[in-house]
Amino acid sequence: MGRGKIEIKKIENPTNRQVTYSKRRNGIFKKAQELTILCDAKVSLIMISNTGKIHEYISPTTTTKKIYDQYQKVMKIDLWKSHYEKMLDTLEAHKKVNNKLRREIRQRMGEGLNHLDYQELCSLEQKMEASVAIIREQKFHKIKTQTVTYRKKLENVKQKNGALLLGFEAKCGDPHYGLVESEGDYESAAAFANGASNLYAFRLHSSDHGAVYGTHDVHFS
Amino acid sequence: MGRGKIEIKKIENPTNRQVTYSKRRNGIFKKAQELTILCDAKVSLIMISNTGKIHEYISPTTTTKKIYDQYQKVMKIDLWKSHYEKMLDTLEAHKKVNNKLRREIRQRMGEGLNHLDYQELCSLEQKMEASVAIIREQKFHKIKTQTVTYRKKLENVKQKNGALLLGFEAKCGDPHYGLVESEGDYESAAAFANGASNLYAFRLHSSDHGAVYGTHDVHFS
DNA sequence: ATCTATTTATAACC
DNA sequence: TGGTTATAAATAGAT
Repeated sequence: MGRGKIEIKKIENPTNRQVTYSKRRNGIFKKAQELTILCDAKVSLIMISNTGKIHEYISPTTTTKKIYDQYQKVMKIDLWKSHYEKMLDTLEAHKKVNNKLRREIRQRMGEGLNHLDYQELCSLEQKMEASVAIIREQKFHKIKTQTVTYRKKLENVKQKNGALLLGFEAKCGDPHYGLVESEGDYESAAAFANGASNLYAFRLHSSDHGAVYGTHDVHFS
Repeated sequence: MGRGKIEIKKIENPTNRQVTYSKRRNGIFKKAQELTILCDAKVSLIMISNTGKIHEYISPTTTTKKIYDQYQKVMKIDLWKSHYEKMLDTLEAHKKVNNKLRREIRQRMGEGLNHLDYQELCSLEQKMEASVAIIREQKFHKIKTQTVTYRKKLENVKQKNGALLLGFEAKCGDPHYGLVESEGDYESAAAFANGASNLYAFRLHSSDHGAVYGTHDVHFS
């Protein structure tokens, strides 16, 4: 509908394509708005140009989120299926592993042993004994190293004490002795995760109809 | 553009409104499809009539989900949050619990004990000893009951043997003796979880352009 | 759903 | 982008 008929195929001239996009986009916006009013309908219209700009129309009586929630209610299955079901599977797998681990722990705590036979109980007891042995060893190791550490510290302090006493006696009357304490380190960390918002949005409310054209001229990659 | 000019305001006659909705809706679909092809754009168009019917157009090179993902990236709103992120949260929670359980098990097996202090090791050892005690008790209980069971079985078999010998001697020559074994029970369980899908969706692919009109005539409350 | 007089959108141009 | 205009397309009202 213009000076000449055009074939419906991609416009190769970029300037021309951009002009046509802009004009037709406005045409569709207008029609969407008219439909909203004439037929009391709700419309969500999102357009992304080949340069990545987003333009949207949303009927003034609703919001994009509302429309989408309604849409989801009906379409959910189709939209989410792959993602959703994968996630459900993962979730289920985790739950199973979780329960398995719980069962193992309970067994190792002495619960839920009824359905284990004699052999299994023997095996479990052995494993547990081995574990206890390791823990006991760790415990002894700990107490030993701790004792050694304390003894060393004690000797160290004793030595220092002696040295201080000697020094004190030698330098008695001299005011220039002192203790220098090392100062703590201060670190200042400032993290700025600053992405300049690339969103410039404006809305035009037509005064007589209350319809809304929302235009978001934003490039994104 | 018709036999007469119309004012852009709600059409009060319901039949008329429905007809206009249908005609104009197709008009917008066509324009959306043309825009997609002519300008290499991506369009998501969702319309909900005042009777609650959903109709949508989506450019064939994309999906409604993709469009809305891009949309929300730019708008920074949470169209999916309710569904998706809740699920992610659940998943994360499960993973955490999972790891916690794993850690506990490893400790009870004698691994990853390095960061436990002496007190904690003592406590762990005690708990383990208690558990081992329970397991050992269970083991003894099992072996005891097992022994008793075997002894009883043995006595039972001996008795039967004796009885059979007696009967055999008494009825020697009579061919009508025999053993009757009890038959096992068979159970058959069939579970059908059958929910009729209330979604009827169809898609019309226009042969010459590859564009798609997706129409989902579904009522929802 | 189909027809058609008329309105509306827009292609080509500036 | 914004405006003009000849023409194609959409559609209101009727069937």
